[in-house]
Amino acid sequence: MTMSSAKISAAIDNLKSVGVRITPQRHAILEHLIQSMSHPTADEIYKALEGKFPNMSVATVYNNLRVFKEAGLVKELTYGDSSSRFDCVTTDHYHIICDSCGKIVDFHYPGLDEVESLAESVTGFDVGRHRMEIYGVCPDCKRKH
Amino acid sequence: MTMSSAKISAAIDNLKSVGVRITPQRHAILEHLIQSMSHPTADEIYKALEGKFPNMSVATVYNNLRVFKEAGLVKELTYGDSSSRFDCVTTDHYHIICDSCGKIVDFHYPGLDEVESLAESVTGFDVGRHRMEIYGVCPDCKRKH
DNA sequence: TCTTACTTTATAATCGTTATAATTAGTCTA
DNA sequence: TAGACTAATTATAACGATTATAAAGTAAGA
Repeated sequence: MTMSSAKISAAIDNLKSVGVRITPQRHAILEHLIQSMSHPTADEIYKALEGKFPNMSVATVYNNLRVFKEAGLVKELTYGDSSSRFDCVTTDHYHIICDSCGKIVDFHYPGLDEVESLAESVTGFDVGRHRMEIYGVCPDCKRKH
Repeated sequence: MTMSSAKISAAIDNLKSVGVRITPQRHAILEHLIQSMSHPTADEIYKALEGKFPNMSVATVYNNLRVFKEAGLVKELTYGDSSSRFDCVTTDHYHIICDSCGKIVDFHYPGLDEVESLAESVTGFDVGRHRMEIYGVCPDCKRKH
């Protein structure tokens, strides 16, 4: 059993356990998210699967990404650009994004708990979470310029 | 001379120095951004000024926000929700956002330089900048619930 | 099998933002 | 001040991502 098929089974069990029906479309979207190792947009997923599901509606992709999000399997990444990207939740990590080509690379760093607790004491908020992205130029683009 | 009128003059001088013409609309948008002390959307600015400029086009707001951004006077904040917000650049700071009412509060914290340099060495990127937002529930909303 | 709720599909609607073209206004020079 | 050039504004249409709607299909339980 491969690494990603184990992840897929685990995700499917997770969904089943909260009463989500596993349709062929859902399976395929999940599989694509896990195997692609990238952070695709809804439209990229839609296009990647149109060979297998010529009749699938783009709404199905959006609907199911929402279902996966609600189940905690997927995170929606919203950067400045036009469309959201979707990331399978594995372990917590940040992202570093190339200003030149848009590539997104995972970046592991211990959670910034001190920042959260300071923010809490300074602002009086109950802090729940934070997000951080780092921007720069990736090695490939550095080489090209 | 008030605090904000000094800021407005400084911003206008800045714009003039790079050859940007100061029109009444530009003055008003800038003034609103500086005086409102909030982080308005383009549409909020448009609505706030329609009393003074009944014929102003929404495109004018967008155009000028882009001009201000290019001059380094304004930052565009893109969160998950539908529309961008715009923030006058003063000193560097982060934002803390209420999950319940959407309020955005400035939060000063020393720049996370260590994170940037670690990211640089781990990923091979040339790091230029980062963004961080903290999410939680603001004191007002805590009281209400 | 019947029923019920869920899912997918096709399509239209929505909404923030951008592009276009025409008009207006500022600025420079003669 | 007139004339000419350029930039800015306006009105409007276009665009693209996402969401809503309604109809048709599908799974699962009684």
